[in-house]
Amino acid sequence: MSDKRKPYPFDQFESKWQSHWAENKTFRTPGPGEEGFDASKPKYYILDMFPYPSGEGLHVGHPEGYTATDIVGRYKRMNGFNVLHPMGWDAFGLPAEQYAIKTGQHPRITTEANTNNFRRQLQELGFGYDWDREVNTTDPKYVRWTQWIFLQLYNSYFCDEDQKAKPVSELEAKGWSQDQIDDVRLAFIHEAPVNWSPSMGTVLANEEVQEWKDKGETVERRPLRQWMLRITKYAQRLIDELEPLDWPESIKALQRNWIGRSEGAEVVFDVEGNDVTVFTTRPDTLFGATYMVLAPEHPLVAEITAIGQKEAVESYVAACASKSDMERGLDKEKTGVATGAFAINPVNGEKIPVWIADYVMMGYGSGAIMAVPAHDERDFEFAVKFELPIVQVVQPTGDQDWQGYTDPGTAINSGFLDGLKTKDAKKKVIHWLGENGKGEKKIQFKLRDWLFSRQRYWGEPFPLLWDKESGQHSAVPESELPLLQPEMEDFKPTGDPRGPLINCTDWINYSDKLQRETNTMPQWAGSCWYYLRYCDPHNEEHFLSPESENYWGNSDGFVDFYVGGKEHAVLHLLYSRFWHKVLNDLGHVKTSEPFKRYFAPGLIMGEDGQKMSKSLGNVVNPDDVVSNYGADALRLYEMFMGPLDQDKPWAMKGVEGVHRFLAKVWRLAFVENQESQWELSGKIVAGENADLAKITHQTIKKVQEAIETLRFNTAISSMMECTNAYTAAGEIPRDLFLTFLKLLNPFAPHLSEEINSALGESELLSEQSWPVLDESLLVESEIQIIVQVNGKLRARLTVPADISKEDLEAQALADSNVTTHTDGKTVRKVIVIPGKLVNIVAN
RNA sequence: GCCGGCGUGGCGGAAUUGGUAGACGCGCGCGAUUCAAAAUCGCGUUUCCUCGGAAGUAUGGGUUCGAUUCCCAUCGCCGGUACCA
Repeated sequence: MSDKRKPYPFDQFESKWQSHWAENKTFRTPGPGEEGFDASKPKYYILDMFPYPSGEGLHVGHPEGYTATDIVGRYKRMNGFNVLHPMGWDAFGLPAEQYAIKTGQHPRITTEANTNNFRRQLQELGFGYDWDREVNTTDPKYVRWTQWIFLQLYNSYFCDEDQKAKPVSELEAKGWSQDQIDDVRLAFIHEAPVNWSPSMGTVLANEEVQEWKDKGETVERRPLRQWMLRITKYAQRLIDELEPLDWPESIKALQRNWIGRSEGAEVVFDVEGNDVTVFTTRPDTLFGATYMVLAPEHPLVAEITAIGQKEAVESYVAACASKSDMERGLDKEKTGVATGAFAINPVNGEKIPVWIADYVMMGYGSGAIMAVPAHDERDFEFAVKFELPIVQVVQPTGDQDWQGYTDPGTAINSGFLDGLKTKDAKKKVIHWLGENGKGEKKIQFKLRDWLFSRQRYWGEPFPLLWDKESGQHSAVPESELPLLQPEMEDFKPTGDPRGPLINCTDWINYSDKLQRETNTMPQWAGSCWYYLRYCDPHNEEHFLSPESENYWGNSDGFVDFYVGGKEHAVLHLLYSRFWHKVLNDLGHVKTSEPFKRYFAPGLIMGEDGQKMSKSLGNVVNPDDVVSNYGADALRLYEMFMGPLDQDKPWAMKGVEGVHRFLAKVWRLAFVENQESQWELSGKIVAGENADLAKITHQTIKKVQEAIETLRFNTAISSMMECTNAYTAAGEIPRDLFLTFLKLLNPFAPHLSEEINSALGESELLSEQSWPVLDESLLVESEIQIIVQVNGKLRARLTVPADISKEDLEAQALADSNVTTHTDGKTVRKVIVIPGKLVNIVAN
């Protein structure tokens, strides 16, 4: 658009209102103990996922969810709620560190510049945040409490009987040794093959691997000693407690899938004098186990391998070790080697060969399986290739081939299980295994413990110390928090898995005997609990005061409404739930779930229908849209594009459309004079207009229903209809127009406040209460009735609203448009739906 | 493969206890205004047609007086996950 005249002068008032809101702290929300706090008001905590303040600035995807929450927040405020709607910065992160390495600037400097830019952009969109509650994960005052929460985890263990975390001090009191306690802490050190990224010089959590690979980073498996969090202890609760939450079913499914619960049994096989446990979901097929497979990394492999197979086994193990996970996954062709050892099947005493093969993963179950080739696809494929016996033990229900049949059926060739349905056979064999000490029922999860340490500079250091002599670890005293990373010139990845801090000898050496842990926490640490800090952001005594916790939380999920991208379905959302449960178990919060209701906005695609990316050149910059069309137009367009949860392409023509609508509203109140000045139009008058009153109240109804159900696109279309009616009317009663401005206010706050104030109203719209719907205005005296013959529309009747069924039927049958289609036919049936239609069945 | 979601005009999309399919916006066409243009306002815009109608919500069936809506099957697209035993 050229910079000549604008259809309405948004550039002359948008920043004015933004300053007004900021200076008057219009959206300040006092909490318990603060001046102006009104405990009698119901609270509503509505939360956006806080952004990572990247150097690129805001993406048009950000204002999508942010506008939605802003609308709901402003609406709730106008409905008398004490609305907590904060914003902050997830500011630790690799890009800042990488940028710092490249430019030599400290990440704190770039992070500050980026957050300033983001804050400016958000303020220019007119969001009603309480900026007094802004948090920043890199702020030492915040880091202090992130580290404090980590120590809560470090100092806790999971009590299996009570299914909750408890302080390890209870174990100390029972006389447990330091080593025993270290084995059960929720934060523990563990040596295992982890995801190491040579290109980034750090390890990654399972959940993050794909994301970074997509960005072109390399990731490989490498055994390292790392800090882990024992999230697996919460697997069952993370599934169960998901159920009652008001989240999209698809996101719940994603989490359930990731946690991956399977019911089955553990069965113990004797392998050359060793007990080898396998996990199976089909214990009913135990009689059909014709061989066993161990993962190549299984600890028993070397010990049981027969002398003659030693060479073959060793070279196979070596080949697997050199393969990355990716190569292993790509290679679908089954490979494996016999160990020469045999296992004894506990149910029938049969000797079956033991193989190793890379289709069995060390990381799942026990890293060993019983192979039932007749009823498992993978085992079947393997058995065919290596000519191993295939024994049928399940009779299919239909006439399918039993080979490779994996569905439930009836047990055969299975001794004491013969004739039992799969379900009953499972129960019976599990019972038998229990009685004979050969196994038991077992629930297995795919979820792994959370790899929590990173080899980075720009993250929270672990507040932990190592004893140089004993190798024992211990916590830094709470009084020494926050523990900040030392100032360093060079924090390039060294390839040393201890991370860049290892080079800072002064910092590492805590005392003669003790030295600091040099790893740092992942970015997720800060985002795991930020929603709690918003409730009490300046507290120096507690991470969250009990009074604030008590006021802002709910009993069934802390935050009332959480909005943010579904890319965090198995990352942030899972981690937060885990931390929240630990804090709950330890008595720091009263809820066991952080987010009562959650909603994920859809992706905004480029104008070409593809995902926005620099390389495609289809990125839309919110700043450009704001300068060309205004903040209100951007807000309104993003809400008008379509259903909030749907992916949808950007269309600049659509922005122009809503911009025209806003200009239309503007021109109801203003008219442009000869000198191109906007002056009051005189169309807003004292008086009444029944038709406009009706459509205004219809609009109240539609808009409030639409906000409650997040259908903002239909809210906007109904306001457009109302505006069209106003435009056609010429003169508009002032009361109605002011009411309309209140409806528009959450969507287009600048324009609505400007008009409201220009009309001489002194009170801000956003501080007024929501209009009250007068249902009586919606009652129609005459209504239109549809008349169908055999389901086809034939006539429309205008009748009194209170017409009787009989009269309506008679009038419909007599209508000439109807009789043309009923003449010569017999009327078989007449369906009358009062107020809607009449359907005549005739043939 | 498995899990989840989605298929409606030229385009974004409306329409839910099953009851006028296509609201609203974009685009396009016509008209008003204008010296002219932009902007603005008004009218029209699913398709076909013999202008009376006929067909139509991915495809095929079913339930119903009546289906975009409910049920079954098929096809297509998107997201997640993947040798998880």
